[in-house]
Amino acid sequence: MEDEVDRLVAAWRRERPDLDVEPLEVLSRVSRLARHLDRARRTAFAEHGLEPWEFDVLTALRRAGSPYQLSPGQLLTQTLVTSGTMTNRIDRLTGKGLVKRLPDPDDRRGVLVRLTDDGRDRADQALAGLLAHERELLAQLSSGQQGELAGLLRLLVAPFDNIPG
Amino acid sequence: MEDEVDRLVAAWRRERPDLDVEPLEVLSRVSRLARHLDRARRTAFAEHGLEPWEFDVLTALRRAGSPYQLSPGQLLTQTLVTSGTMTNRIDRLTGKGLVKRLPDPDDRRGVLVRLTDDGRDRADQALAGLLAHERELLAQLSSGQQGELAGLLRLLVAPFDNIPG
DNA sequence: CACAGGTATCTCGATATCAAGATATCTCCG
DNA sequence: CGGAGATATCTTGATATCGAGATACCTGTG
Repeated sequence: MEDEVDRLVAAWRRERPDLDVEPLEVLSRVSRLARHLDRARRTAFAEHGLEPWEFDVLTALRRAGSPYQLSPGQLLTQTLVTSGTMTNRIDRLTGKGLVKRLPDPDDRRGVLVRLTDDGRDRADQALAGLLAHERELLAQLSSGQQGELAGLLRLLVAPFDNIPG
Repeated sequence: MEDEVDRLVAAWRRERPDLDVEPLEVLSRVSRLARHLDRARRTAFAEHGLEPWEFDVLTALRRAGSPYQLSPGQLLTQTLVTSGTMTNRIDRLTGKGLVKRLPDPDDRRGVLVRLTDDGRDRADQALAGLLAHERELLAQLSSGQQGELAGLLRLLVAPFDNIPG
């Protein structure tokens, strides 16, 4: 089936036949799919009264394992936002009673953000809901295709995640 | 090479061994890669004095071919933003002299957004710059792998692009 | 032990985005 | 032809994000 990127690439080939627009076949699809996913996630989380950004922070803490705490800096690298944004997110989640800030006993500059019991429950519920939705989206692909896709994407993401950028 | 999603998935398997988190192997990579791409595009466009959102609008018009005009509604479906956002974008691009608004002769509710000569030149320059950057990112993959990746992504995006969402 | 440079977090101002609703116009059915 | 409902765009108010800079603290060197 054709998608919007097929139309986009065809248009460039017509308008700029001198250019090689092959990279767009991959990267424009990544960007557009991510945008669609954002929207889908927003509605999926609404069932649990969470925003996507709340989910990102809460689940990062949940994954850390008991006692469910990380520094703001560690949260930055996982969520790919700036420090100002993270401060703001922690403030709001604290206001909702889903996390709390504790002083870092080993570094007086530092802070530890810890999930509350309520925050942990919300994260667990929202994760289960998200996975159900995502499984539906991926029903287009066989299990083998999913593995292949994941492997190819890893090749592209790894440089960003490992060489600090 | 390992990436952040490998670590994320391993953490879930440790913390929630009862859940099947396989979907994250694909979809979390898509979201994270898109986020990295956004940042990379931001710096790539800065060389040409453009923001990513400006690029998105200008190139949509450029692709439309002479006389380089589309309705705001057509721009919405291509850029995946809301109507309020698009109104705002058109206002600002008009202020910079890169597009102008014309009344639609066939529909008095409607408007046509047309690229100025300056806007067309900026779009062409920025596109060339973007493609150069993107080719570097894709150097990780053989030509065959790129085609495979594009095909798998198309399967996931097509439902969004065709069934109105 | 002092100091220079690095690091962790927060503050602040500007701005882009969204959601919901308002307005004007079109379309089509009876 | 008239009116209901659909459509196109814009308006408004709230909010999340970013970038740059400020502050406090740590660390290694001499």
